[in-house]
Amino acid sequence: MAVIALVDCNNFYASCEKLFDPTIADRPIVVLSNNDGCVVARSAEAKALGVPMGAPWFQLQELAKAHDILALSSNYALYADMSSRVVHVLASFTPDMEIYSIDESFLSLEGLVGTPSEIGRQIRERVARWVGLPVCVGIASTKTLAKLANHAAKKDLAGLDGVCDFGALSSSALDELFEQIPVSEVWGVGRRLDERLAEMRISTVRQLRDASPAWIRERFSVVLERTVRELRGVPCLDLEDIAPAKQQIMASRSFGTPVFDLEQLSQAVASHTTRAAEKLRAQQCVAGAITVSIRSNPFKPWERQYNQGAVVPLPEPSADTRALINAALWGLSKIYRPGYAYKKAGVLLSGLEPVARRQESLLADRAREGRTAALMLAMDQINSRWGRGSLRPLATGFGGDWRMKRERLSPAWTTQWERVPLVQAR
DNA sequence: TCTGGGGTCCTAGGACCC
DNA sequence: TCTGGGGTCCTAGGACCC
Repeated sequence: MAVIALVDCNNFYASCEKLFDPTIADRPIVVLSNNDGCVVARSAEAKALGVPMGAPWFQLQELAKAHDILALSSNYALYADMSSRVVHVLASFTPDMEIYSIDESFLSLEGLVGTPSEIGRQIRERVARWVGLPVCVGIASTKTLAKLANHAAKKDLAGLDGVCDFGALSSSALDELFEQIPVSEVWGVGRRLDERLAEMRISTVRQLRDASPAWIRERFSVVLERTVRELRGVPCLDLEDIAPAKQQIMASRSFGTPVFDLEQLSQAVASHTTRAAEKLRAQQCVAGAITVSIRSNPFKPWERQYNQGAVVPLPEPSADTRALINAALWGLSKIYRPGYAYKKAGVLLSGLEPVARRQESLLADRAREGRTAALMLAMDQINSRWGRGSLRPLATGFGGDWRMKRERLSPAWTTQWERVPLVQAR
């Protein structure tokens, strides 16, 4: 039987911020989304104060003032770096792992020395010692159960001290535990499914696990059926140790302040296209089409609303930032309407295929393609060495209201030499 | 004043083909 | 007067995840 561990960092973004600033160790802190919009992470203290996940920060001013809550802009350079450090530590246990998100990884514990619980405790200790971040470990025979075990460990539902191995519990103990956990905690059950399940008197994990898979498939979907089977210990989801190439690549942002004119929208779209094209080349692919979209602010329904996108097929699949920008700006000119307060723009690359397997056009100009590839490579290398955006297309412009607000940003402690903390020993 | 961004999978329905 | 069935591909929309 498979033994799968899910390792999940506790309050990841908030923990990263606290790690480098001891003065806020015990303070309630929250990390905000782009443009300092809503709460995307909360420290334990902030959770205890009842700060809800996803709440707009401006609605929390009174609570924040009353309890001295510190809000920080999200510092993705820091989180990405800390994430890769955690992954390195986990890889010291086994190469058989799936990096599921910035703060979660699945590990196969099969064949490792020690009981699963012991290994779980070692993982916790090693990450704490080598990186400084707290993690919880959930262990079970399927991914869905491992996620649930992790939840149990986090909530400390059985005096577990951060590690929960379902395999070490008796079936009656598991039954009891599953009766306590609401079905909405199950991986794959979101708000809508939770509502529909409630109508059918399924509100606990135990009730979902004990429902008939065939009946669930009939009433819901094959997806939820798999969830039920996984809850019963039948693996339906594989550990994906090799990350599959993305099928689409998106780059979009809300604006710092509303934008009205085509010029600024064009800069934003060119900028997002540049970023998307970098990601495209990083996975060695070309795109067949680019979708450009713009929209006004749906949170202001009293203002005139506009939300439009355009798919622009490329004459031939490409990863050339210049060709992609041309296509995107052409699409933008087709959908742009004056008179609206635009709040967001984005691009989506689709029809991706590996460069190596690309359909050669009969009209292909090999020499020109070679020069393009060399130019893109040089640009990517310069930006990798000197920082994103050091060399970029003129179309992305300078400054502009559309750029995002990050007024509460912590320093890049680990990714800029001048910000690396100094430690003195005596 | 102020409400994130980037993905996946599945299903239904239409176009088209033989 | 009578007008099939099965398959593929594509797209849009809905659900989910972190």
